[in-house]
Amino acid sequence: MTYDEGKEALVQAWGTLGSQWGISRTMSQIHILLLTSPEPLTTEDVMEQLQISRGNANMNLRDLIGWGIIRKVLRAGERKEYFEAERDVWKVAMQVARERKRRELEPLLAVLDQVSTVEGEGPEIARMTEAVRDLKKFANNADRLLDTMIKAEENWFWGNFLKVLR
Amino acid sequence: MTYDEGKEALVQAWGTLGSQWGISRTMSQIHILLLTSPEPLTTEDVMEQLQISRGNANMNLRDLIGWGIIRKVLRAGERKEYFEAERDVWKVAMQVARERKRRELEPLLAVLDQVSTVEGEGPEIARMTEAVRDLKKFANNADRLLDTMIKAEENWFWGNFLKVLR
DNA sequence: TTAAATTTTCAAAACTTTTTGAAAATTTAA
DNA sequence: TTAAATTTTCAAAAAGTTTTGAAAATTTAA
Repeated sequence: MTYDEGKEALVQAWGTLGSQWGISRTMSQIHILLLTSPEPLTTEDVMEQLQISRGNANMNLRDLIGWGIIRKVLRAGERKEYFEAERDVWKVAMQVARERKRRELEPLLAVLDQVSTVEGEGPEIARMTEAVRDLKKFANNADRLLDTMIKAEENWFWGNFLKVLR
Repeated sequence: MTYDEGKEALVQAWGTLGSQWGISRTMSQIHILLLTSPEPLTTEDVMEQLQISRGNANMNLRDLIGWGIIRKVLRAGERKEYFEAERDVWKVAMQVARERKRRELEPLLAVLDQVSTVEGEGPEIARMTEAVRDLKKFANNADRLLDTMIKAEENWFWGNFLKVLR
């Protein structure tokens, strides 16, 4: 396999994986492009390498910054903005976990709290209440587990335990 | 909040959450409908409650069975098929993890192995090789961590540790 | 068998998401 | 200032995904 074939395969595979997890194909592809680039890239570079429009490149680069997994790099004497990816895969995973928790888990918990105020009798209500209680328990545990992992770097036990995994 | 409002809110919230994770809205909605139903439901019930077509209901029920998170229930003397959801939320999560691992992590690892055979010199190849090595390390760890959790029930340490989370 | 009940299939339609590209806005060098 | 370079916006178009609904296939009761 040549370098170009390898790069193409990575961009494809990462784009596919992303879209299966609700991240747009292009966003994932820009991410792996930056992750495997030895130098920061400009919007133009990204447009050219992925053959996408300026608007698309710009929008997805901004979104990636919003997720906190790439950053702008300013170069002295250069007008253009360069972008580079966070290289620590563990940090990227934790950053994504943190964002998804905030954007998804927290709204879900709010709905579950709302729904648990339903009152009344009968098997329908009993079953719904039970299901909501279980989902809340699970969501709260996931929430806490994520917090623990996110804070692992500041935490001796988990910090050392998780080092094994990195 | 009334029972009907609660049910509606749950169906909406679960559908939205699912679609953010690459699971179709309808599939998630059928899942929560079965999860909160005191009795198994037929295809007709699902069609009526979610106001969807027969084809749609049938296809998504089959997919949910494929994910291993709902099952057919046959009732003596009844011709129709009934469906019920797995009630243990932890089991559902592990089942989804197992399937996603098989469907996504394993293909990704295959691509990474392929790409790591790229040879040559220069900063591009060096960076790509490095990135691929890190991704492999991460994917393998995620793979093993999932295996550990999936097997938690057969494993004393994790079994006891994880009981706290359930 | 036959035929009624039920489930499955799949091409076309509806809907959703992503992308384009050109115009507007912003930034900075001179 | 002015104007060139660069980034951002956004309506329309393209692409992708999901849904419909009617026909075909399958199952089972009689």
